[in-house]
Amino acid sequence: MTSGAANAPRRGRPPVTSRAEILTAARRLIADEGWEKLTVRRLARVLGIGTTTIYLHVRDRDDLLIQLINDAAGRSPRPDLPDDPRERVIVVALALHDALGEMPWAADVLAVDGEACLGRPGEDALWYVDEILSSAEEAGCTPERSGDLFVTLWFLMVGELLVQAGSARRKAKTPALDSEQNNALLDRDVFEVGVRSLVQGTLDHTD
Amino acid sequence: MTSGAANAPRRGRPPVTSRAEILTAARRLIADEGWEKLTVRRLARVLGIGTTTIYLHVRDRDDLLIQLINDAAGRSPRPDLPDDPRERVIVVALALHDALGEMPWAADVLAVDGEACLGRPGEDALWYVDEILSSAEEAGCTPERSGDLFVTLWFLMVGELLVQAGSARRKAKTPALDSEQNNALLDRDVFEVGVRSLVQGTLDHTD
DNA sequence: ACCTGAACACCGTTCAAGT
DNA sequence: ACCTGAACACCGTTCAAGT
Repeated sequence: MTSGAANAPRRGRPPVTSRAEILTAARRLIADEGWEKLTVRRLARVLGIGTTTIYLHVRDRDDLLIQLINDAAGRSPRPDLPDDPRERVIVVALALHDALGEMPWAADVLAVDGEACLGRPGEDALWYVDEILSSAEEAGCTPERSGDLFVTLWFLMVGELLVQAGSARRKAKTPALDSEQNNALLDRDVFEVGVRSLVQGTLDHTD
Repeated sequence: MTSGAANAPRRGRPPVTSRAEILTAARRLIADEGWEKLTVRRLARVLGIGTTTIYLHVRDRDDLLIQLINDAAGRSPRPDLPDDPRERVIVVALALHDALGEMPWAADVLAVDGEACLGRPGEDALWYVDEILSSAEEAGCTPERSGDLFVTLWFLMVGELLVQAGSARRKAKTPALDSEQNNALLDRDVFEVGVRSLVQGTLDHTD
């Protein structure tokens, strides 16, 4: 068992780690020490492997972050979808926000490579995009207007996540400035208010 | 003239640079080589001074970026304001976007320290905030709703700027992928559509 | 009174060499 | 077949020393 494989005839040194182990360790590292501590070197140190071994499983640092986000989007549960298409747009937008909100640093990566995370077929997170677009059309949008709505919702979400990440970072530096968690809740509420206004303003539009 | 001052009796070595020179050099550096090349060390090298001299005029790197943004907001011309308060909200939001859009990397800083750039009295950019809030109230919003609208507009703008910065960076890496400038125009248009929908959805709301 | 080099504690990434 | 140390080319920031 230690050196012979039962099924596939493997040769040479066995791998010392795997993509899954790297992603898990990265999640731990972020949870334990904060997002800014996630560096390739630190991650390797935490895993007890050589720095350069990371590069056997990940193209570069950005690739690591993209895989992490995709992982989170796939892991996040799909919400129950209401029948009303208008409400469906809102529910899906909030679900996407929640899925990515656990990693507020995601905004940086999403901005750089939004398509890499959501736009490509075969990715875990694609259903969010499809559902928003098709629901908006079912609610009476032209395809073009649906696209505009999606992009605007996307901007709104990226902005909210970025600001959230910023205030979290600031709070980490200057502790005990205000209350603790209710700020995140407030942000979530303002986001929902914004999403609702935007959907209303888009769908009630007549020209 | 070279060593004696006419007015205030100065002593010791004359300053080798100034805050204004540093900001100008930083703008040049960004224009010439791109935002990611703006480092404290490079900036000093460009100015032909010691790296550490920068720190006599700027608290740290973030402070440099904040000063740069404030500078840009102050330098940007104020638009003509229409009488209709609803349209005024839109015009000011677009003006703020344009003022910051010349430095799309601003989003990162704005998220970290939005208050430092806009929220504090005495800053050049404060009028944007005041004008949006008071116009929204004049258009019939409660103060609370005006605040929500402003925050949502802020998210929308930060998100749009961040995505714009990301696609600009990506285009710099992979040149000649599509057309050149019309993408920015398209983004501007989508932003305006979003702003209009948001304002409409907020102001037409009745509850 | 003002400026600076050297140093500290880090980064991401590559590549020849080791097991 | 898989892993790695050393090296390269950088960062931001501090502080004792220089002019």
